[in-house]
Amino acid sequence: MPEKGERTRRKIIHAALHLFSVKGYFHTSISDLLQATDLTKGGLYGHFQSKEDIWYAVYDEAVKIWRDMIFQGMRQIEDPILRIERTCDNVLRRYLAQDTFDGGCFFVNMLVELSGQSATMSRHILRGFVGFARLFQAWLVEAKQRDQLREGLDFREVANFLVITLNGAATLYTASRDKMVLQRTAGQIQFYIRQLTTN
Amino acid sequence: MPEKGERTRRKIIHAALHLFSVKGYFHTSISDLLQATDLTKGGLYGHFQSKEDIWYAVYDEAVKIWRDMIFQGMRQIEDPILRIERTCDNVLRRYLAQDTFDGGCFFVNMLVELSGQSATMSRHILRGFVGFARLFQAWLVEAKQRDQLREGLDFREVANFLVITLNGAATLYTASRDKMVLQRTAGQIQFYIRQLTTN
DNA sequence: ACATAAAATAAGACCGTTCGGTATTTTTTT
DNA sequence: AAAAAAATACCGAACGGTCTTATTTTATGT
Repeated sequence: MPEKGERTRRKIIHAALHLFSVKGYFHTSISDLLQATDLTKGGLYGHFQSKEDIWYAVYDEAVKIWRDMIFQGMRQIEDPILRIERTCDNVLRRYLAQDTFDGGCFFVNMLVELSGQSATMSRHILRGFVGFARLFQAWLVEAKQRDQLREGLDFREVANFLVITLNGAATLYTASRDKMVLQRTAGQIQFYIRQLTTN
Repeated sequence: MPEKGERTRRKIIHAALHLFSVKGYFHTSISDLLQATDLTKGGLYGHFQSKEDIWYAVYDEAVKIWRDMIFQGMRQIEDPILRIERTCDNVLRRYLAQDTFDGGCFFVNMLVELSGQSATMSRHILRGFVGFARLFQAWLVEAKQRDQLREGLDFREVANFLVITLNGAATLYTASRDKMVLQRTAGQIQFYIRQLTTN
């Protein structure tokens, strides 16, 4: 069983995750990767078949890290509305404000960059966002069953709106590096969510 | 007075505007531009000193087009809240839904792409967004003076939130090409704005 | 525990292509 | 004829990727 290989593979993925999120996918060259990993082309291409392959591995790793930051301790929260609030707060005040990936939100950055370039890759990211929205939607349904929400709400619309807002905040924070952007967004999201509830 | 020169200059700008917004700045090559304009390098570099110079000209043109779409007939609306609602609606249902630039929102796309690459260029775009937010803020102050808003609102926060939401919608629409994204966002923005008012 | 063969990993030279940009010459407007 | 615009050939550098060779880990037999 190889072990060294697994280590360098991880080293490549983490270096690429950092570079992709800071410089973008296309603007990160293979030689950037070589410099960051202290490898040569032979060493790198022994682990991955192509730059695109590296990206898919990086994406998976980014999702893992993101999930751990966002949903930490979420299971034990019974109130679904509180769960939504907490999750949004985690995205803004933890995942983004703590510069988990540098270069802002890996997913938003990649989505924009790849939208005009690779249909497959951007669809891959998009699926992730759709899944995130569906989670919010499920929580909203749960809240409705507990009579916590006002009448006439379109859950899908609300869930979509939350994801969109978080994405917008990520974009503006990345560009401005102004943490106030995140604070303000967190405040308004909370206000918005409160308007959805009955009390 | 040269005239032909002005015409080809405009041709270059419009071809570049289209290509930049669809393929991105870096992913649009000079030869892409040559192909789109039926020029050769000599012809093109006679009008602009560099690719970056083209970008600044394109940016100005994009702003003009955007402004015309967003603020059309806005002067004659007295109610500042209605003005805000209309503007957001114009961004979503006109500027974005009618695919003004193809490739989604030129400004958001550029902001994300250039954030990790060119500090000057991304600051340039950012200033535009800040100005947009300030306009909302001024309208909110106006609304407050007319006693249309509830107490305890942070206008800067609200203005920021609106801009962020529009940006997020642009991102997701560009990637998904699903017009429902715009519809839903428009619905929730309207809901949100209504919650800010007194009645 | 240790030598050794096999397998995994890395090195480094090389490929064709494309990149943004320049300099000079030719053509077309004024 | 003067000036503006466009064509053409060319530059060095960087791109992603391949291929062959060398080195280092790992598993195995004793």
